[in-house]
Amino acid sequence: MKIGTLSARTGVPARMLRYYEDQGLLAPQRSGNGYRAFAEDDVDRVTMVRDLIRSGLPTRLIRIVLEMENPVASGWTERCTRDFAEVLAGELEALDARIACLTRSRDTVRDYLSHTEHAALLSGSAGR
Amino acid sequence: MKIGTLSARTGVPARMLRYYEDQGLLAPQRSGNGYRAFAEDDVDRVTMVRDLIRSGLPTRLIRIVLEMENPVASGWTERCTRDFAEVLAGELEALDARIACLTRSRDTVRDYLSHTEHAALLSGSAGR
DNA sequence: CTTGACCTTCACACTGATGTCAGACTTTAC
DNA sequence: GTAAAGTCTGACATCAGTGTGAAGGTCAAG
Repeated sequence: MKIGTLSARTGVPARMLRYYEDQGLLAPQRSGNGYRAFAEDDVDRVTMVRDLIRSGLPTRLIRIVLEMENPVASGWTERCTRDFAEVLAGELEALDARIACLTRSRDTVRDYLSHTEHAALLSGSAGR
Repeated sequence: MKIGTLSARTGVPARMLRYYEDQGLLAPQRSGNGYRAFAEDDVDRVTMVRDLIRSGLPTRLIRIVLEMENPVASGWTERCTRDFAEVLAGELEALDARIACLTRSRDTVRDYLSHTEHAALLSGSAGR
């Protein structure tokens, strides 16, 4: 699919899709005319990237996470140096901290909202 | 406590503590000499703010979340307009998306790490 | 064949979170 | 009392993520 279609389907501006490619988060084919040709899977990939960026992960890290999703294909697992593993472990702790903090904030917002007269706006995500 | 102490205890640079104050996330007293005098509670508050910022929440939103933590004191609950409640509900969904996405990424990293020879680096946060 | 919609690359501007430095004042230590 | 360390304000720089627009190529509809 072309960039406009992917943009429409994900809500992510075409500008950003090019940026993601530039950062090595997407690697669309190119059709003869030079247009980017995205795969169906890129829809999910793009929304994931967008959410991760919104969550404060730098593209540098997102690239790593994406590559880790099929470690075999990218020839990982083998050469994972001690240093790199330590970096990862550090990032892992940071991730946990963020998740905890975001969860707490979400609960705060939800609790607040549920105490107002607009509690009806609470959609799903009810109980955790 | 003075800014240097708070900085040391939270790991947040003094520069950022001043920035937080500027953004209305902290409101330290001032002692006679003009120095900021932070309260003990600010230690937790600051680490929370730092984590939320790292999680991509703009200070504008963090201010709201903080105020929501004691809605009565800030005289909320009463005048929570429909429009504002809708904004909140939207942010709530965005929060859920981020939490889901971060959780998934954390699991990816952890699974990966646990398959390497450096699995020992995995500290707590084990099961969930 | 022309028009309009969509694509390409490139560049500049903006914003929010940070780092850093300068100049002035306060406090602490010797 | 003097020197060092800490604090104040304020300005400027940087970096990542985004928005926006220019100049030109591609393609489908009329």
